[in-house]
Parts: sequence; structure tokens; C-alpha cells
Amino acid sequence: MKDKTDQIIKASISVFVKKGYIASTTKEIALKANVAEVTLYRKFGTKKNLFEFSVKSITDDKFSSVLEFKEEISTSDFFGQLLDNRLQVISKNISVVKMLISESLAGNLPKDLKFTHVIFENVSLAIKQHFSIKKLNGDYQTYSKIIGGILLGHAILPNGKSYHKLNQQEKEEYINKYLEIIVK
Amino acid sequence: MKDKTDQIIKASISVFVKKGYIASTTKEIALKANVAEVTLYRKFGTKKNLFEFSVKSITDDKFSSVLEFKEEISTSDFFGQLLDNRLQVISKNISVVKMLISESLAGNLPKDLKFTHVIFENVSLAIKQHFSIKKLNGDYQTYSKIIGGILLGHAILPNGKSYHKLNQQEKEEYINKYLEIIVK
Amino acid sequence: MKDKTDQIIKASISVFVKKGYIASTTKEIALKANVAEVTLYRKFGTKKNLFEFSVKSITDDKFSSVLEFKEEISTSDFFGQLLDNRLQVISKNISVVKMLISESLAGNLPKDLKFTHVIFENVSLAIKQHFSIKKLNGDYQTYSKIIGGILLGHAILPNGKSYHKLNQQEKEEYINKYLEIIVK
Amino acid sequence: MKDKTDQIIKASISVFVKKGYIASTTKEIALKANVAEVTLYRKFGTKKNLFEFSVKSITDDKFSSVLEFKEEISTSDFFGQLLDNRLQVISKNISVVKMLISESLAGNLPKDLKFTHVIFENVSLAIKQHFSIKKLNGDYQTYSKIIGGILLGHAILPNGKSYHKLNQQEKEEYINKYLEIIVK
DNA sequence: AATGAATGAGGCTTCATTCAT
DNA sequence: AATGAATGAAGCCTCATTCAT
Repeated sequence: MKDKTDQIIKASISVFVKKGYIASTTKEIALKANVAEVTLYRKFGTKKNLFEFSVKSITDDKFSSVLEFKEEISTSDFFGQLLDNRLQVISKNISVVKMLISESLAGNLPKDLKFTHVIFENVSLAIKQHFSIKKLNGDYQTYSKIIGGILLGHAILPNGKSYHKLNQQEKEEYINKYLEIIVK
Repeated sequence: MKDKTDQIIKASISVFVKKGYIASTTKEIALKANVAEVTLYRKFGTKKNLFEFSVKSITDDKFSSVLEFKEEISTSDFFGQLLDNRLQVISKNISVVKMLISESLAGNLPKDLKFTHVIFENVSLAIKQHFSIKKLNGDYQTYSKIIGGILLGHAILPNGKSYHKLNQQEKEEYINKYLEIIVK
Repeated sequence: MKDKTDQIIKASISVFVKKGYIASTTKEIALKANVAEVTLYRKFGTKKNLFEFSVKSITDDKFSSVLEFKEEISTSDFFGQLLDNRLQVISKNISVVKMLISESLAGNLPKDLKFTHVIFENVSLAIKQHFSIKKLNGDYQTYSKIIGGILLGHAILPNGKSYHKLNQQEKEEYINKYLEIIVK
Repeated sequence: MKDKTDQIIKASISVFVKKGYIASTTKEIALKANVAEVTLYRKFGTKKNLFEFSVKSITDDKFSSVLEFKEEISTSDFFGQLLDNRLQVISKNISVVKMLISESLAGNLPKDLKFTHVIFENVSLAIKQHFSIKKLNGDYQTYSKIIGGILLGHAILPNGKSYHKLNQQEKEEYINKYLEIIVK
């Protein structure tokens, strides 16, 4: 039954996000999923497996959107939209993001899921393309690092209001502060 | 005897850094410290306690240096030296830094040790002071976030050679790439 | 399987009776029950829980019989039968009784299991009823205390042969010695 | 220094009385005695030793008084005074008494300290003597058991006000209830 | 006489996982 | 497809006790 499998994944995500990989327990997950503990094992074989599946599930679901920009966009608008889009995503999924970074640093994520790479390469690629299209000769890699850093900062450093809870104007002002420094 | 206590702290740091708080085992620490497991408990009472003590020990030891700059320094040099100094520290202690960020995100660090705050506030303060001295009217907070982000990126994102292993010229080039974007 | 649970309870009773609550070990109980130690915990959650369950099990099993007497019984026969019945029970379960009193005094029994209350209230009630039926105006409470005391004495004070091992005639003689003092 | 030894005994008694032999801990005793834990061992060698010494100390101190009666006393007065005296002692030292009975039943007291024997033989002897002096031909042993039982009841069964807190008249009334049943 | 330091042994409990139905 | 029953391994922590000063 697809049903039980879904319940398990949903429950496992919620538990893993709250407690992290090691501190989470198959018992708690099973309980939350309204399923016998064995059922986890029948379906996923291993706690580690379930974890990896859950993480893949999350990343596919929340962080895999392709970044797209109009070709004729100005560089300033490009960075603005890039930041806005990513901050929105991170801000909305802050707990998940924190867990992923934490587990990534702890070495509990499989190589191909290294979340930080994902976030960074996504961004890096977009910037590279923009620079290529616009024939800019700035160092796109360093830009990528700066943007990536800003995003990490939002996930990790102490913050005020969540980005996604700001209103449109506040968001623009917020983004602009970065743009003023980075773009020209 | 100060001796055993030191052995324990050294061992505990090494184990905690390698495996993180939860996955570390008092048994392994004791073994590595050449000490009976009980001795940990006589001296620190609790695994958590030992962990916190170890972390405090590390941060005091490696991350508490006060950042100092000459008053007449140019803004560009200021940021350059700030980045150089912090990257050096982070790069030299990369494993420790990763563990600290990971545990911080996992909520296993006591409030007053939230490592990321420490790193960030240190930097933030230095920037604020420089802006004040130089009577610059830029937004020091956003600058702080950008610098903080760069540092986080270095701890978290995939990197090439460790910063502290670069030679002097490479370091300067590396820093300059950031400065070109950030300063003017 | 009811089987294992029963084995556990049987084993736990035997160990608890022999060593008392604190000195007993879940390991020993598990061993005696031919069960893995974890199984105790799956079934009872806690050593304390297992203990309380075992005690409840014992008291229900051995000490909960209702005392019944014919309405037209003489007071002397009443006390005789009462003593006989209770001495029989106590004597047959002397180890259990000792453990229960000991744990009761040590404060390791839950309120509703305070064994001594149970034994005493049982007796007290029977006496009250007899006095009521016979319209005797003696002080049933003091009688209760005396009878209760005699029973406690048998559990605690040094004794000769176990009451239940006496033959019928010896029992009668034994009981009569008390009756001669108490009943007129 | 007699001083430390005394502190230790005082502390050990208080702890043993509160928690019983097994649940008491040399650490707690040392703490309460303001003494290093080793000092206990230097002076008493063993926890068990300390316990036994403490118990002997208590019994010598509180329960060893010889019972004395005037030769010409009436049997009723004799039992009255006997009960009064013993109830007073037990009531005043109820916690100690409970612990001693409990440990006695648990088999943690050395043979020669079996508290219940002590209490009982004391009483038994007095009764025997009285019967001898008065040339009574009642069964002094059964009387001893009844009196012993009454005393045990007071230590173990649920009670109202402590005997030693009653006023003189209440005490007399209380004792008389027993005498009315037992004597004549 | 007194103690700080150290420890072997063991206790209760939890965890991920397998077995049998 | 699902689960109740069972477990080996291991974790944190505590206890009575010895050693060295």
C-alpha cells in the first residue's frame, strides 16, 4: 500500500528534521507513522536507507527547482531575482535546511546528496550562464561564493524576521542592500 | 593531577571533532585518553558536560583572539586583513569548525557557545568599528553578513586547497578577488 | 506469547522475594526466566514496573481471598477460624510475606499495595462484621490490632515450626493458647 | 580524632535510616559527614561494617534499656507499664524501628543484631519474670507473642497519632483498651 | 589522621534489527 | 503486506573500594 510508505516517509522526515539522523529513532518514526517498527525495515531495510531516501525526497521536493531568468535581464536584476528566489526557498524550509547542513557537515549524507553542493552548484551554474550570456568578464566563481555565503548566512547566522515573511517592499529593500555592495 | 584531566580533554576533543557529540562514546574517549571511563565522570560528571567543556576549551583556545587593526588602515586593506585573518583561523581548524557548526545547528551547543554567533559577532564588531573610525556611511551590517557568509562558505562549501596552505602571493590573489567585488 | 511473560513474572517473583527490590537485578531475572534482558523491558518497561506488577500478581494470587464465616458462629470459633486461616496463609507464604513487609517499610511499594494495610484491613473488616452481627459492644479496633499483631509476629518474630506444618491437633492447641487470653 | 568518627556515625545512621542499607551510598554518607569518602573506609573498612556498627550504636543507644518493675506490682499494672514503656520507645524512634525491621527481614542484619529478637526477648524476659514472681500459671510465651505483636503493629500498621505525642490521659485510655482484652 | 585520584564491576536502559506468523 | 515477539550489542552512569601522598 502506497499509503503506509507515504506515512513513513512523512513521519521520518519530520523526525529526522527535528532530531537529526543519529538522535532519531526508528521507534519514534514508526510511532509517528502509525506503523509497526518492522514495517520500516520491510520497506527500507535500514535506518540509514530510510534517512537517505527521506533526504532525497526532500531535496527533490523542495530544492530541485531549476533557476530560470530572462535572457535580456540586467545583471542587477539577475542577482536580485537569484537572491530573492533562493532566500525564499531557504527561509520557507529553514529547519530542513539546517538539518541538511548539519548532517552534511557530520558526514551522514551520501556524496551525491551533499546538500551544500547542491545549493551552491545550482547558484554557481546560474551565475556562470548569466556571465556567459552577458559576456561579462568578472570572476563568476567568486560571485558564486559570495552569493552562496549569503545564503548560508541566512540559514546559519542569527537573523531577524524570516525572509519569506517580509512584505514585497521589505524584501526589495533587503535584497538591495546586498546588491549595492555586490553589483557595482 | 592536571595530567589526566588534560589527556581527557585532548582525547574528548579529538573524538568529538571526528564523530560529533551523539556518535561519540565515553568509552572511546576514555580509551584514547588512557583513562578509566569512570574517571571522565569523576572529573566532568556527564558526557554533555565534558562535551561543553571541550567546546569551550576549543573556542577559547582557537577562536577568541581579538581582531586588531591600525587606525589609519584603508578600507580595502581592512577587509583584506580581516578576511585573511579569519580564513587563516578557519582553514587551520577546519574539522573543528565543521563540527561546531554542525552541532550548533543540531542544537547541541549551549546558548553562550553558539559558535556561529561567535564568529559572526567578532567580525561584525570589527567592521562596525572600522566604519565608525572611517566615518563611512555604508551599511556595516550587510557587510558583516557578506563577510560572515564568505567565511561560512569556506567552512562548508567545497573548496580547493586549504587557505592556510596557499603561499603569500596566492593568498593575496585569492583575497583580492573578493575585495574587487566588495570594496568599490 | 503468554509463555514468556509468565516465565518472567515467575522468575521475577522468585528473585525479588529472595533478594528484595533493590538488590535484585534485571539480569538475574532475565537469566532465570530464560529470556533476554531486553524482553523484560519490552514487556514491563522498567524494573520498578516489573516489581510492582509482580507484587500485585502475588497479592492477588495469595492474599486476596475473602474471609467468610457462618453467621451463627460463636465468637471464640470466629477468632479461632480467623487466626487459623490467616496463619495458614502467612505460614505457607512466609518468604513472600517477609519481603512484602520489608519493602513496604522501605517505601518501595506503591500506596495501593501497602501489604500490611491489606492484611490488616482484611482482618479488621471481618472482626467488625462479626461484632456487628453478634451485637457485641467490645472495641473491635483494638481486637483488630491484637490479631494483626499476632499475625505480624508470626511473620517477623522467631518461631518454632511453621504453622501450616503442624497437624490438626497441634494447630488447635496453638490457636487455643491465644483464644484463652483474648476471648474472655 | 573522635570528632570525625562521630560525624560519620551520625551521618551514616541518618542516611541508613532514611534509605536502608543497600540504597544508601558511602558517597552520600561521607558528604553528610563532611568527610572524604576514603575516611569511612579507613575507619570502618567496609560499608557493611559501617552499617553494622551504626546499627549496634543505635540499638545500644535507644533500645537496650533494661525493663524494671516493682516486685509488688499488679499484673494489670505490669502489662500497662510494659506496654507504655515500649510504645514510648518505639513511637519516639519510629523511623529507626522501621528500618531495623525492614533490614532484619531482608537479612541484612548480623544474627546478634536481629532487632526483632531483641525487642521480643526483652519483653519476653520481663513477662517471664513477672509470671514467676507472681506465681502465675498462664502461658507467658503466648503473652509475650501478643505483646510483641502489639508493638510490631505499632511500628508497621497504619496508625493515628504517635503514641508519645498523646497526653497522659490519652495514653492511659489507649493502653487500657489493650488491657481490658488481655488481662482478665 | 586524612584525603584526592583512580578504577573494575556492574546496573538499568535503549537501539537497530531479525524471526515467525 | 504487515506485525508482535525477541534479541545482541552497546551506552551512560554509579558504586564500593584501593592507591599514593
